Amino acid sequence: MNIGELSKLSGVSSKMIRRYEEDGIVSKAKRTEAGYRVYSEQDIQIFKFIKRSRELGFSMADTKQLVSLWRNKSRSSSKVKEIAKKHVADLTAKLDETQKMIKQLNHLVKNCNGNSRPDCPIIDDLASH
Amino acid sequence: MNIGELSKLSGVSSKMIRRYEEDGIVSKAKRTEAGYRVYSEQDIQIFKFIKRSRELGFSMADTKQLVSLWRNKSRSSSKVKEIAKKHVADLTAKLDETQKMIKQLNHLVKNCNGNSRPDCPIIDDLASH
DNA sequence: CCTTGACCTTCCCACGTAGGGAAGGTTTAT
DNA sequence: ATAAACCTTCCCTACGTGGGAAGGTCAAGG
Repeated sequence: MNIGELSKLSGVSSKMIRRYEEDGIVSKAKRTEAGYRVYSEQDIQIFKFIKRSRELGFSMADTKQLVSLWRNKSRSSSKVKEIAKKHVADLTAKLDETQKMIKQLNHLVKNCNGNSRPDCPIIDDLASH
Repeated sequence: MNIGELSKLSGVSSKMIRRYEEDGIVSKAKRTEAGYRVYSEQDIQIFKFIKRSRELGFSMADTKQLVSLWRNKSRSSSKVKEIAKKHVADLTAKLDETQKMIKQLNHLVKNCNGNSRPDCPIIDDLASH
């Protein structure tokens, strides 16, 4: 199967399939004599795995490690758990910051008339902090 | 005042002060004969404004508009409110996504023993989705 | 006067993730 | 034979920020 079909079947764009190969997240694909990448059914699973990992917000680097751990049948689950826990912590920190921003902005928006006059607590906040 | 002092007083790095100028968020600074940028007390307020806008997560483009609205004494507050509301909506969408990711990951982490054996629901989830 | 060190300038490069598109080669179907 | 659909590599774009090189300028002290 060519890269286009793999892309359709895995849900990963051809661009990113090439990128993952370049970054060493997956091993280099075999090529036809003309240089076309050739894939097997197995590769669909690999790229679906990667897609799911990215959907859960894991970085490229984390994803690379997770793929490697997945392929290593004698892996320990502790390493996987460690990566996931660290990621949850990162996400939670980002969540808290976003929540703070939303809270502050909502307060400002609520107190802004949104009319044609220039008085605006949003601008005032930005100017006075 | 030179760019270094402005940076200290406003909390914006010299790099970014130049960047904001380049992007037209602030007007071009006057220069000494040697080409050094020269700033006044007023500029401290401008860059503090920008800093606060960025802290609240406004994009460069939004920040550019907000600075412009701030400087325009006959602005209407409705435009400002519109920008802020859009931004809150964007942040909220991101928040929801992050929350979903955390929820799913927490579930997986909880069910992972994290021992030296290879069975790991985190990996299983990635592989089966 | 000269050196030193701290400052400034512009320029290019990196990160991370993804896409756009150009220029060119291959395959398949009509 | 030719067109369409595919593939290849390469570079550029975005977002925001920082690193660092190469070189000019300024102020202090011997």
